[in-house]
Amino acid sequence: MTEPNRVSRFPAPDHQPVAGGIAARARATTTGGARYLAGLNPEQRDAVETLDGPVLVLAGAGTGKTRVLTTRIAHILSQGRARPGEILSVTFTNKAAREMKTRLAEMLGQAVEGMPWLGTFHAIAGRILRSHAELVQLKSNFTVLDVDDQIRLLKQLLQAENIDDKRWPARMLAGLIDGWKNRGLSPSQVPSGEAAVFGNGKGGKLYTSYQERLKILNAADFGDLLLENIRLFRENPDVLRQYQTRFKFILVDEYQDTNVAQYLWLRLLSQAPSSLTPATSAAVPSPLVGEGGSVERSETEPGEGSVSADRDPSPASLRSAPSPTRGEGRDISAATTPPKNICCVGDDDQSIYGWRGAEVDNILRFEHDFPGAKVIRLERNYRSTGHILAAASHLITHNEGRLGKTLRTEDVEGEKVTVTGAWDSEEEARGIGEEIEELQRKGEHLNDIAILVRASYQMREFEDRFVTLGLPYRVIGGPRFYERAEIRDALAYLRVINSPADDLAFERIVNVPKRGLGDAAVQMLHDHARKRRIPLFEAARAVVETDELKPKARGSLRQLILQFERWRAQREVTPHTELAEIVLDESGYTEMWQKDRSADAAGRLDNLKELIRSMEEFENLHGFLEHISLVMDREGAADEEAVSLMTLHSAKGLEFDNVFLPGWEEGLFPSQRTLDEQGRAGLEEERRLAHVGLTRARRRAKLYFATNRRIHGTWTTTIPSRFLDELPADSVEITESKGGSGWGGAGGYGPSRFDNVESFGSSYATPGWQRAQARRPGARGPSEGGFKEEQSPFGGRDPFGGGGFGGNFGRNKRGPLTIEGELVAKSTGATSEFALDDRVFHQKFGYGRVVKIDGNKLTIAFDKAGEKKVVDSFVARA
DNA sequence: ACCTAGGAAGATCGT
DNA sequence: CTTCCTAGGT
Repeated sequence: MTEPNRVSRFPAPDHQPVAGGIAARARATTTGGARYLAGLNPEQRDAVETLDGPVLVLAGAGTGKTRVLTTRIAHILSQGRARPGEILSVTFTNKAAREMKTRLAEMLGQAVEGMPWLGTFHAIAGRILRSHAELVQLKSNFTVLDVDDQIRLLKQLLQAENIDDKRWPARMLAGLIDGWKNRGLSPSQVPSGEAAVFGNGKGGKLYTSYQERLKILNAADFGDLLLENIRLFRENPDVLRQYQTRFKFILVDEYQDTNVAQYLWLRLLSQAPSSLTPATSAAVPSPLVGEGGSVERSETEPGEGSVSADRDPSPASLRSAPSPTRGEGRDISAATTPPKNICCVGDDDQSIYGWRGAEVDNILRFEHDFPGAKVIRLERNYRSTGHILAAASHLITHNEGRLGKTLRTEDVEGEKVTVTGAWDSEEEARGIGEEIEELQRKGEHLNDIAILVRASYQMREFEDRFVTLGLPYRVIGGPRFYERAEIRDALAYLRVINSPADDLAFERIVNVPKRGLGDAAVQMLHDHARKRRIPLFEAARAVVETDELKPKARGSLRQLILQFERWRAQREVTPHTELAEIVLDESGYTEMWQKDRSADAAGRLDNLKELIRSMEEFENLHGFLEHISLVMDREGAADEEAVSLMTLHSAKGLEFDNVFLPGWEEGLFPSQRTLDEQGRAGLEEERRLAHVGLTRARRRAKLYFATNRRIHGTWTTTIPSRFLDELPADSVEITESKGGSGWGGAGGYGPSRFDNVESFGSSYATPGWQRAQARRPGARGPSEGGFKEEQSPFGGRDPFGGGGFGGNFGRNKRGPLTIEGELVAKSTGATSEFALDDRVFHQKFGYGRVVKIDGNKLTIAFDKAGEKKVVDSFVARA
């Protein structure tokens, strides 16, 4: 977020004594008055300067939230109120954490290595957990499992329990367990009614055994990072006190997104450190569950100013309606010890993580949880022009249960928000592609353009389109680098080296590459391991000494064990990047892909190289593994000009001059699933998501909806999102799609703007449509590429772009047609003049090699740009 | 033990 | 249209 009123950077004076760390530098920059405070508006300044006691900053979109946070840190440091290591500053995403670090660096004139406790909830909780791992039955090198590992593990448990994983999918159980963990519930605290809903009452038992398994595997999942941290603090008051003492100031970003576990964690840390009386500390590990089976927070506070209240065994209702009497009884500020300086920043209108357990309630109840809190509202928006802000504000007023803020701007009205209808998702992509090119012609930078989608599968269509256009784009948070098979394999090797008990990793690679250790062999290792309660690796070590395995299998298993032992030894003396190379090499993993003749093998090898390159930034193997398990994102070259493509969720906190918002259709946005599962609350969350989307835009917001969209591979007719109707008419303009003809010449939109969409459905009775229906099952033409020319009703030109992927269906029912650009017309048809392995050149992507041919669409492995799909007419033989 | 074909089932959002 | 899983063949 870069508000126009942002402070200019002020580098540290050259001649300052460097003796101090950041604090010294920060102080040095404030000669006389605090210069960093200039340019803040009164509310922002208040939020920065109110250092003592709890503060809640309600910061609407674009009101300078991040700026307040970073300036506040600078202020704390420059006032000498705390050293960098005494400030705990938590965010939700790594992106946000990075952003804060960068901004702080700008402000203080240096890199901020000295802020060790600035990071995501999970990273920081994980870090604390690691330094006291033994206290929660883990070792400090424990593995953080990702969702895939989690599910595989649960599958094993389901099998062991003889539960049909068709009826009771592991995915579902994973969801339940996650939910419990988000609410801070350990297995014994899960309300029995809830635990029973899975697997004929075995849910609770499975949760228990899952946790046991995790301990044996020396592993923790995401939820554990917080949950186990909480347990650590509860069971070890001395450890807790250590952190309470350390953190003089706590700052929390996006407070509206905290879940119960995070809330509890913050709550524990924000107690003033104290001479906890033995009695109080004894009361700490109280259960979280009240009789009603609901989460009970009040019992968990060992705050000392309120000893009597805390001991009160009745499940007090901190939860629902704030009860003033209880609240005052627990009033921390009444204690002799001053309350902790905690500052939470958030916006209830941007709470979009309810599905992940976030409790908007946390922010709504802040004043109650932290009595005496000062609440500051930031309502001046420095980002968007008038119409955009009006649209966003008006939309969000349809929600109930808000704290209520009114964003205002002093900016010009600017352009109206546009709403454009497209026939189908392909046309939508085409229309947006054209608009982008037009913006580009007007001199807009691609970096200032973003497309924000509701679900990631919407991205593909845009990618295809942009590749065809040769328009550079960047997917943010897209197909995850670390989720690729080859990367996960490589990581599995490293994990086994790092943590020998990591069975999941061991199992993953024990027969990759093929070593003749198939299901039978693995099964027997499992039996062995289970019987003796030892990790698979240990079991393997024992088994090779016996003759239970066939000689061949036994030999290769022994070989593998020896290799791992050697690698572990080498770890001490070899740099970790080098070690990784050695491992991939000696294990035969690299070779496996080298021998592979399939198209993507080369790309995979590149990815492996990329992986090793990315390891360089880390001090050691352990640090690297820690990073990837939490970060999971790849920091690409961000300097190049490119359109950004991402989900609405990952767009939170970002801003762009031009924002495209496709897919505003019922069912997709708001998402049907959310509506089904969460009802009205879900709808409100979707609406907040829409609000977030609109408020990302500085100058242009362009909404799109398509009348037809492919869901699960079949075309479905959709109706425009209700959110479109909730926009203020004065700030919105309806435009024609530039990507095609609009819909069958159905001229303007009626007064109610979208009503005629439904009537449009009547065209489905037309003969053309029925023909299309009839043809659908086997709609493929005689030759692979799709329709032969004479079959096409469009005289051989394909107005739908792209030689026949996607929309065979649909092309028959279109009304009058506008043939779009030469781009499409150039597509020659079914056969390509290129052959596999041809060396080619592309205007945008440079040199490359053809790895796959599909009609006139080629998949090319470019030397620089990686693997892309392009239409053959855009490349030439090199 | 490994490979392949074929069928069935399934899909937000992300630390 | 995908991915995942199973069954059957080698």
